[in-house]
Formats: sequence, C-alpha cells, structure tokens
Amino acid sequence: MRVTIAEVAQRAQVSKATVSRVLNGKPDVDAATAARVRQVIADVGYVPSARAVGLARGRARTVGMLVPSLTWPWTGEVVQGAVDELESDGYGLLLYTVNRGAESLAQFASHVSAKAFDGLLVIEPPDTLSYIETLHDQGLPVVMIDDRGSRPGFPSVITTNREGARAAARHLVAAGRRHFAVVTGPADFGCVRERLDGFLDALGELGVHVDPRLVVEGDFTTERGAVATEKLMAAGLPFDAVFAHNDLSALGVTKALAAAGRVVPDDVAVVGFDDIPIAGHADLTTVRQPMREMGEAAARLLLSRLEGATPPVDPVVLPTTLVVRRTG
Amino acid sequence: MRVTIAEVAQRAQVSKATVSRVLNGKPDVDAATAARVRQVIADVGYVPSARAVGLARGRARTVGMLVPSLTWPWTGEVVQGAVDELESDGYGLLLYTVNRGAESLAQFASHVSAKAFDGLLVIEPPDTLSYIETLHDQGLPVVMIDDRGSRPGFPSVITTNREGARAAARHLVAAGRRHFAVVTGPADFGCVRERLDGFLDALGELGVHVDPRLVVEGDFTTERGAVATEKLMAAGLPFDAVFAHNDLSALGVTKALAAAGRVVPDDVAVVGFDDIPIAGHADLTTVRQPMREMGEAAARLLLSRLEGATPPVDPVVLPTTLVVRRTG
DNA sequence: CTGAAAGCGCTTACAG
DNA sequence: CTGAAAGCGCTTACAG
Repeated sequence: MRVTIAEVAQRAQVSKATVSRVLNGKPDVDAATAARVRQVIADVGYVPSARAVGLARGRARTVGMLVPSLTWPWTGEVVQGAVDELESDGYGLLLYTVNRGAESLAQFASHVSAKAFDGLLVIEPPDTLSYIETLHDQGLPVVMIDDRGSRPGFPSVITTNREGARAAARHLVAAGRRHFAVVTGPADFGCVRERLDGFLDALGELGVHVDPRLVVEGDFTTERGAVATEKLMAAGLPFDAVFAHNDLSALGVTKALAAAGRVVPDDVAVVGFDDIPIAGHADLTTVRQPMREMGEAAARLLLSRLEGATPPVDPVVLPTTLVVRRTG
Repeated sequence: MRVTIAEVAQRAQVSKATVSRVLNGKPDVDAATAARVRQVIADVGYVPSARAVGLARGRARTVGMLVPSLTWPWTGEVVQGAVDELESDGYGLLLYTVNRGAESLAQFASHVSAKAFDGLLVIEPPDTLSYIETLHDQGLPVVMIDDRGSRPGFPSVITTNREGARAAARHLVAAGRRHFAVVTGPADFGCVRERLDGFLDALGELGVHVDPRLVVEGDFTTERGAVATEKLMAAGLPFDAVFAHNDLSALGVTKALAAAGRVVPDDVAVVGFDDIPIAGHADLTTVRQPMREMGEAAARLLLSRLEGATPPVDPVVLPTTLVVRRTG
C-alpha cells in the first residue's frame, strides 16, 4: 500500500497540514516538530503524490513540449537541452510531436484543454503559429524556439542568423573566393531572408557583388540542394563558392558538384548552416546553431515565467559560430 | 474561469455522476439524458481536468520513457515511434534522460515514487538494469527496448541481431569476399555476442574461416572504429571485408582505411549495423534495425498491459534488413 | 506554531 | 436510470 500524507501525519503525531508545511518548506514550523516529521518521511520513504499535489495546487510541475518531429536532425538536441534544464528544477517534460498531422494536433489540443501541463515549449510545426498564439493569449505560458524567424508575440529564443551568414561570407572572401552562389531555404522563412541579407551585405561591404542568377531557392532538403546546384551549373555562370542555408542542402550541393566532376573545396567551396552531426562526418564547413543551448535557454525562460517572473519582450538571442572544416 | 463537471451538470440539469457516466461511456444512461449532456459538453467546450481524473482514478493516462540521451543517433526514432503509438490512444509521454548521470536518475526515481506515470518504456541507460527490474518487481508496468541483448525479466522488444549478421556474411561472400575482419562493440553486450556468432556461423556454413586475430573490440564510437582498423592493418593479415557492429564504428573503419590509402569498396568492403541517417549519406551498406517500429511495438505492448492484458513472456522480435549501398 | 475543515475536480460504490 | 455522498491525496485559508 502506498504511504500517504495521512500516515506520515499519524506517525509523527501531527496534522496533515503540518506535514504539508514541512514538505513545502513553509516558515513558522517548530524546529523539533519539523525534524520529527522529516524523520518519519525518511523512515517510510514518503513521496507526495504528483497527482494530488497537482490537483490541490492547480499546477503540475510539468511542461509540455511541441515539436514537428523527432526525425528532424537537430530536434533531439533541442529537446535534450530542455529536458536537462527542466529536470534540474524537478519539472517533467510531456512530449508532443505533429508526426501524424492534424490528428496529432487534435490530441495535443485536448491535452492543453485538460491542463495536462503548466507551460509550453514549442518548435513551430508548419502552419501552427496562429494556433500557438491563441494558446498564449488564453493564458498558457509559452516560449518558442524559433528556428525560422517567425517572431511570435511571446517570449522566444533565436540565433544570430544574419551574423552567422556574415561570418560565412567574410571567411570565404578571406579564403580567396570571389564568385558566389547561394542555395536558400524556403523564401517565406524569416531566417532565410536574414541569412541571405547578412551574406549579401557582408559581401557588399567587401566589394563583392553576387549575380542574382546565382541565388536559387531550396527547401532545406538534400534532394533540392542537389537539384538547385544542377540549376546553378546549368546557368553557365562561374562560381567558386556556395553558401547553403542549411547542412542538408549543403550535402546535396556537395553531391551534385561531385557528380559533375567539380572538386570540393578546390574548385568550389561549400558552407552550410546548423552543424548537425552529419556535418562533422562529411567534414562540412558550416555555421553552427547552438541547438542544445537554445533548448536550455527556452526552458529557463519558461521556468522563470512559471515561477512568476515577467518574461522579456524581446527574443533571447544566442550566437552562432563558424565551424571551419574541409569543404570551405 | 475554467468549466468544471459541476457546471456541466447544472446546465444539463443532472448530477455530476451522470455527466461522469456519459463522459466515460458507461452503460445504463437514458439516451435522451446522454444526448442532452453531450450537447452541453459540446456547447461549453468542456474537457475533464487530467489532474482530477488522474487522482480519482489512480492513473494518469501518461507513460514515462527513460532513455540514455537524445543525442545518440537513433534514440529520436525510437521515441518518435513510441510517441505516435501512445498519442493515438490519448496517452501522454513523459520523457526522462540520464544525460546528467546520477542526478538525472535521482530525479527520475522521485517521479516514479510520485506516481507521475502509469507505466514505463525504457532504453536501458548504462548499469541500470537491476534498478529497472526493481521497479518492475514493485509493480510498475515496464517494457524495454532492448538494444544490447540484456534479456530482462519483463516484456521487451528486440531485433534479429544474429540473423542480421548472418545476412551480412552471406552478402559479402556472395560478392566474392573471402578474408574477413570484424570490429565488434563492447564484448559484454549480448547483442555483440549475437552479431559475432551469427556472422561467424554463417561464414562457417559457407566454408569460410575467420582468423581470430582479425576480430577486434570496439566500443560503438567512430574513434574506436578507426583505431581498431589501424590495429587490424598493423596485424599484417590480409582482409577484404570488415563487418562493424554499428554504423558509427563502420564510419571510423572507412576513415581509417581511406587514410591508409585502401579504397572502399574496391580493396575492402565495409558493412555496418543500425542504419542511422548518416549511413545513408555515407552510402554505407548496413544491417537496418527498425528503430521506429521498435518504439511502436514497445508502446503497444505497454498499452495492452495497462489495459489489463497479460504481457508475453518472450521478447517481441522485429526483423532486421540488409541495406546494400556503395561500401559493401 | 498548529489543527480542523473546506476545497481542488473528478469517480465510484451505495441506494433507490 | 439517477443522485447524494464519500473518497482520491494533497494544500490553504481560517482560527486559535
């Protein structure tokens, strides 16, 4: 039989209220009484029922996390960062993905209504920003790990997309490259615009101009990265460096170049964005996004909000780092 | 203000008990009454509080999942499979990792004591098998995704390690290879013994003998895979194929071979195990473990147990598949 | 400093 | 078929 607060109270010869007080570190408990209660708690190995505490207090010390899918390369890193941070505060993490589309979202919504968690961490699944904003407006504390430049109306964590792209540009120019091509991500993502602007800006400051015909749109997949590169080569304009807006695209770029007999990095340098595990194995030069740290920062933001702090209006910005490897 | 069962009852002019009955699909409720209650529920958008239901019923419709770390390549796949399966039954997934070692485990243990979840899915973190068995013996429903051949005393899901290794052996022999080397995983893992036995058995049946000096121990990391390969080459015995016990090791093998000027697969074929995403990008021939399916199967097993079914004594076995790519 | 009582929002025998 | 009451295991005013 599970031991309850009533049993502890009886054994310690006090009321349940007093046990509750020492459990929660409330002041105004006689030192001797508190010691006795603590002793009993230790003796019987009492741990308060999470469910009962949750119901009585109206909050569960549990946070929900909504992500598109754990299959995406760096999602695990973000979740790991969040879990670590939450865990050290004793919070649990309820994980939701949108892997099964609308059905997943419906399940998630019903858990929101059931108040299964106190606050929400989210990496925006496609086309859900307005829904998430609704939840926030209805009073659910929300923090977003913003990987696509959506700029929501609530606290978020982002990276320096623009500055990361600038670093890539400066590095390539310093390495002697002059003819640049870019394989972007989906044009409607804020982060894509920032990466493109930062890259072109930095090049401009260095007196390097990029031919618009050498900027082609990808969709963050390896396949489209390869297709885009073929398009680039077919255009007939010379280029000696490609900036891809994420690592998966960059891998596609590398493949297409190799297939066409162009040597990386001798003929063409390739730089990606993200620094997913595969980037290391492929020796890909890339702009690192601190995914783990983003998860941690988001969790901290949410926890402080749950503890009553007022969240910052502006996004928390984490720095990117240029990781120079073999390809560029 | 949140709407409660009391409000629904009042609006529908019935007692809370009756609302509860229609909510839970109990029989013996007048059709008209039930319809009226359902109408009110829909009108006010009532969703029962997960916490209150959990307390009253003594179970939370939530499952815990304990994994070593989300950083490990295929953990995300397993978790995704589990989440999908649980979600379709309306269950939540509380995620725990052991990324911070003993501290993590202590937090996990306290959540177990607090009865934060009804059952546990686990990929065994290092040296925790006996602890997990204790939890099981104390009555917590547990299902293990057994990636290392531990054979616990409770339901588990495994893959055909032996048969996967046999398939690799047959494939390599059919491709004309005759001189085999093996880079194993940690020798104390059951799966490592199975993969080695299966490989050597199949070769034996085909009349091929493996020199024991060409079997070296790795630890499932790329670094040690490379080191092991150098050892292999230093031994001076010829070999034209390497079977590595996981993909990360295989990548190390490939690197070391390339560094030594040996061409893959012309000089040496390389076959791995797992089929993590990087394997595809590296064009690595490998034995695929259906990680997603393992997560799904484990979740189904646990759910049926929670619904009252008696779990199978023997492990559920999922088949591996040989994925032939460029390296072997 | 401490206890009795009410309340959190449900479910579940027990009666009828 | 339905309701009143007790109970799940805590927390929190309210008194003293």
